[in-house]
Amino acid sequence: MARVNQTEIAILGALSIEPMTGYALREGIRDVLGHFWSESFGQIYPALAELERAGLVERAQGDRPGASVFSLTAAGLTRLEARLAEPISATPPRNGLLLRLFFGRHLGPEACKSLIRARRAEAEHQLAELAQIRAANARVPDLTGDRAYWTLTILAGEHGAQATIAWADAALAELEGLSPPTEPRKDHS
Amino acid sequence: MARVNQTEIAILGALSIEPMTGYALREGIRDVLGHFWSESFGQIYPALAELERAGLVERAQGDRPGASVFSLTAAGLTRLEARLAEPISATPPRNGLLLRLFFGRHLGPEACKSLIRARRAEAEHQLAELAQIRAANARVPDLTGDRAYWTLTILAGEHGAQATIAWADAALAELEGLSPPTEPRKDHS
DNA sequence: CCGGTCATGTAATCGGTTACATGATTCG
DNA sequence: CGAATCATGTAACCGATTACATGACCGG
Repeated sequence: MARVNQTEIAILGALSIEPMTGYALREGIRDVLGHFWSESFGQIYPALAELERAGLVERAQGDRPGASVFSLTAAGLTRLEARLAEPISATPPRNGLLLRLFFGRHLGPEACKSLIRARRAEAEHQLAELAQIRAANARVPDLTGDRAYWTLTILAGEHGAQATIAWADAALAELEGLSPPTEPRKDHS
Repeated sequence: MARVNQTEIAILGALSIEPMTGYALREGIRDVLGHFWSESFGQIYPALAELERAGLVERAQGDRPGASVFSLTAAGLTRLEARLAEPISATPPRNGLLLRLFFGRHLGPEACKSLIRARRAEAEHQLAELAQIRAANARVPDLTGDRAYWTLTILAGEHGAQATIAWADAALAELEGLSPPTEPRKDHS
């Protein structure tokens, strides 16, 4: 897996858009970067504490008692630029659906088809969500000059989801030929 | 991340095709499942030892001294079928390229374009590799009835790679408009 | 004989999730 | 007032990678 701490990039990047609390950071990452990134609280809070110690972010009192609003320091911005320029560490692939389909003979064609249909529905749902994100992206004023870059990630999600749908249809067609499972399941007359 | 040990599924599945050593297991997973799965030695050997203890695989003397050939037991096959039927645990998304592009304003359009071009070239290379795999899949006799299922995973890889290429072209076009970086880099004339 | 491949395994480490503990605030 | 939301953090655990240690065998 990624040798480098990419959580840092996500946090510094998010704070480069606007200062926020750890909680809001997680919400934002889930809602905005959700289709290509994720972070859990268990990562965010320790990471924020460490970034603060390193002087890359600053903690300010928030509205509510106990709430801290974090913002990027000048050093933090420099660090973000450096981290973004690092080579991308590719995550080793781990696709649970394809693993099951590869050994699909032991599942039978019908079970495989329903896995594929579920994946197709998921992609359809993703597409609908991306349309929402796309609309939101077009709506807000582009104060920071980020919009074009955000569009790239939306495009990626859309292309991926469309490819998944096309694949699912081709895969279902491919399985049409296989009526009787190689190993008939639960058919001990 | 996946709560369940999916390494077990990969190992049991591979051994359901033919018995082999831990080393061959890793080679096979890299070469055959490479475009959607990966395992390292540090996972495989401990996992094999545990599967042996649980009576799901059997160890036999291999050709060379010190080499063990593992094969699936009846209990192992039953376990494989059960594991395959489990719900798929989705891996939380973590796409390093999209993360960088989302914060691409800090990188500038040119750096982003070259990241995208690199990804495009990678997808093109993947497509070539998949053609090899597809040819190999068509060549070997389909003794076990696995071929149709294997085709599904190849199809998935091809659709994904093609989508990546199409996205890359759209993304490059999208970035064409942005000539001057929002933050001009190294241009302190 | 030497380097590459086949082969097995362990130790250190890490990135990340989950669950838990805690408490203030807001809203119906 | 009670439930949902906002908010911060810690501890346990685990899946996984990397690096290391070891050694036999094969081909040139």
